[in-house]
Amino acid sequence: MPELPEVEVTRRSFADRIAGARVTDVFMGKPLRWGLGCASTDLVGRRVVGVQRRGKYLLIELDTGLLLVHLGMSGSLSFTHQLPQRGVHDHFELHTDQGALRLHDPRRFGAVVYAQNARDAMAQKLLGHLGMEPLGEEFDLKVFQAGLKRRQAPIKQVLLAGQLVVGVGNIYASEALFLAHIRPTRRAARLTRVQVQGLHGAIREVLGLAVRKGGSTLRDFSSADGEAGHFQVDAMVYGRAGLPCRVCGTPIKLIKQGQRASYFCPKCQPA
DNA sequence: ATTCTCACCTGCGGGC
DNA sequence: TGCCCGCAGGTGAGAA
Repeated sequence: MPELPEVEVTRRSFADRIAGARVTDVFMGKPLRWGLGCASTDLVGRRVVGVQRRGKYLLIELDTGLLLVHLGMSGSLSFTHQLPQRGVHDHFELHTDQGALRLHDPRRFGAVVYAQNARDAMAQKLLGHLGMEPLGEEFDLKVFQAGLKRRQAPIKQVLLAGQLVVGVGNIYASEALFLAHIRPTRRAARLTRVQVQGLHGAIREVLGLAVRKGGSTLRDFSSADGEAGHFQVDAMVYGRAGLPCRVCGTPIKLIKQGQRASYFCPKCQPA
C-alpha cells in the first residue's frame, strides 16, 4: 500500500501523540516479514522519544534503541487510547501510557524490527543502501543525474529500486514520469539533462502533493488517526488504463515492467 | 556492480 | 453460487 506519502502522513498522524510515552506492553501476532529481533518484553519500560521517517520506513526512536516499522504492501498503523477489538490481521501492538499503536497488515509483507542504533547490522541491511530523500534538500540534481547516467535499466525500475532516490513506489513513479513527459521504458542513462531536471522536480511535486492530500487510499489505507487519503482521485495515469489522458485524451496504456504495472500516455510521454 | 526473477501472504474481482 | 486465475501500494535474496 504505502509509498513515501502514505508513510509520511502516517508518521505525522501520531508522532506528537506518542512522543514521551512509556511502553507498557507488547503484542505480537502472526510472523511478519522479519522477526522483531529482540524479546518483546525487552521493550517494556522504554520511552518513545520521537518518530522519524527514512524512505518508506518509520523509525520509532526509543530512549534506548529504535523500532524500524515497514508497512509492506497492505500495512497500516492506528494509534488510539482505546483500540477496537483485535482482528485476525492485527499483528503487532505497542501499548503505552499515552495510547496503543497497532499494525494491521493482511499480507504480512510489513515488519517491525528492533535495532540498537542506525548502524547495527539489521538496520544497515534495511536502510544502508537507500538513496536520497526526495523531499529534503539532500535531493541533489547533480547526484541524481550522475546516478541515472550509470543505469541502463528502464527509468521506472530505477526509481522503484530506491538506490538513487527513496520513497517512489508504483503509483508515484508512473505519476512523476507522466508529469515529466518521460516514457517509463526509457533507459535511465538516456534521459536528457532537461528530462532529468524535469523528473527531479516532478518527483518532488507529486510526492509533496500526495502528502498534502493525505496519501492515496486505493483499498483501505488510512493514517494512524483513521483518515483516508485523497490523492488517487488526482492520478493522471495510475489505474487509468484505457481511459482518456486528462491532458490530450489519448487512451492511457498499461504495460508490465518487472511484474509491475506501468501506466503512461503514449502521446504525452513519447518514446 | 547491475539487472532480472522469484518469493513472501491474503483478499478481491472477473470470467466461466 | 462456486472455482480458478490474475492482480494488488514492497523489497531482499539469489542468480546470471
